[in-house]
Amino acid sequence: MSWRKDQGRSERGYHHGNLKEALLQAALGLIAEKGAAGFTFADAARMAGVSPAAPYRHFRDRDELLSSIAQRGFEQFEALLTQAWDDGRPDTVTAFERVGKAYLAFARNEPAFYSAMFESGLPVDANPTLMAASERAFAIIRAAAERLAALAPPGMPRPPAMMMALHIWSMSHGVASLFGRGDAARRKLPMSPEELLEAEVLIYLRGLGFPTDRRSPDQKPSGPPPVPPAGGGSSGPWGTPK
Amino acid sequence: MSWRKDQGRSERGYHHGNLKEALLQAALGLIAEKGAAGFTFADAARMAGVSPAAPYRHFRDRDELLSSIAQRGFEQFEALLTQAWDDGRPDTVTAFERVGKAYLAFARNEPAFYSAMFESGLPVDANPTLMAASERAFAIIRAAAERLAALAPPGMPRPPAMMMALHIWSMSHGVASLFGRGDAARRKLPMSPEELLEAEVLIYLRGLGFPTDRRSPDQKPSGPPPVPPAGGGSSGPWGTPK
DNA sequence: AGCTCATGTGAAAGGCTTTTACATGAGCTG
DNA sequence: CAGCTCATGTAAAAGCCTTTCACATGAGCT
Repeated sequence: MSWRKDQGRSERGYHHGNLKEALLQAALGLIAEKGAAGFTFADAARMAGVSPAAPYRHFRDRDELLSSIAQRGFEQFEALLTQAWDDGRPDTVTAFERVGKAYLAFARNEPAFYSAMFESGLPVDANPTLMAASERAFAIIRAAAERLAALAPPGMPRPPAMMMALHIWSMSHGVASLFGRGDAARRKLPMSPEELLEAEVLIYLRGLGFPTDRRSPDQKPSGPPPVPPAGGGSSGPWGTPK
Repeated sequence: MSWRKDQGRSERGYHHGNLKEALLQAALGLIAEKGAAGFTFADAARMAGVSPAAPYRHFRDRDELLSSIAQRGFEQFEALLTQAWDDGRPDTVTAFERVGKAYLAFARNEPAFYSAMFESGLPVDANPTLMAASERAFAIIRAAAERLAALAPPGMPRPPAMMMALHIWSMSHGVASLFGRGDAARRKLPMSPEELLEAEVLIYLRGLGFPTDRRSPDQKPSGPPPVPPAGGGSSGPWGTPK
């Protein structure tokens, strides 16, 4: 370790040396464990080994700590989505689906961030910095939708990319919120959240006239709007029909 | 008024007479105003004009009050959805869309209930009564999906009703959570949440092969899977394309 | 009238948040 | 290296919340 005083717990002098970061980490753990509401400023201080007043040297109040976490969360979220999108490689639809999975993965793997970002009741739109971070994350989805919209079959009215992005966002968010978390509020599902979302998105894209039976190369189809063959192949958005 | 002691505020003897209800109402107001997290047991007591200890005669603790509200919320939610569904009248698709709108309306008009139900961090699945109420509400969506699935065009693999229900639920929930609340965490939208959701559902249904250009009578279409005319009429899921 | 039990009250213990005055010591200055 | 200064911690205290406990009231029944 490179830090002078091991942040963990060891003896430290009067000054912590890395308190701000230690508090963020502690809060992250506490939120993951007990929810954004259950998290306590005092607890974080205790965990970092400082007095209850110390955190006020680094955060105006409890809410500002929460905002910092949400901020960092949006940044990591953006990074994750960017990576998942991978500029649409190897093909737009595949990459698009990967973004959806990444959304779910984030909700599941980073419950503390997710809580702070979406469930803490923070007035996101009241904090410009936060708002901006949130919008940068959404911009990834937006960009992906843009690319997808450009592939829309020519025979049909072109869907507005912004609308598509909002639709995809709401699907992902809905699935993540309702079914994608650790244990709280979980309902029993006949399929995994990932499968559920994938099917949902595929059906939606098909509704827009996209060919979704199997990954297709990124070139505009020339024929009329593709509709799945009436014969009912097993390649649809859901498993083998019962 | 039929109550002996006006619940409102007037002089009351040692006993309140209707404290449990008064507390629920007070809590509802407080939650609507300051969020589920900001709501305080003591505040509710104060608002009802009793000592801070009085509520404990009616609720084991703060969480039980919250659960009661969530419970009641699910019941009202179920009633609202039932009414919106209206057993599929006048036609399945119209009624289905009405259910989606009802979902959004509930989120907007009953923020306190919505908060308690979905954002309070309550372990819904830990409380059988709550869980049951939640499932009864979902059952409405499930039933509607069932009816819709039965109308699926014969030429295509029939979508599992449960899956459809989960999809619709997640769309509604996603839109409501992200865009449908009073002011917190609101993003700017190019359209109303209602329009957004309606378009989303229509596109989704079209992806399943349903005729959605305009309301159609509830009879299985006889021809091949209907696809919107390539001519791009103005009757699609989104307004006039730019 | 008298009893009894549900429903309220007051007080107190224990936490959390936030502020304020004061303590430390890390890092710069000369 | 001595000294200064300012960021970073601490202790203490005020104020609010939650929860519990012993005790008070009075509504409803006998």
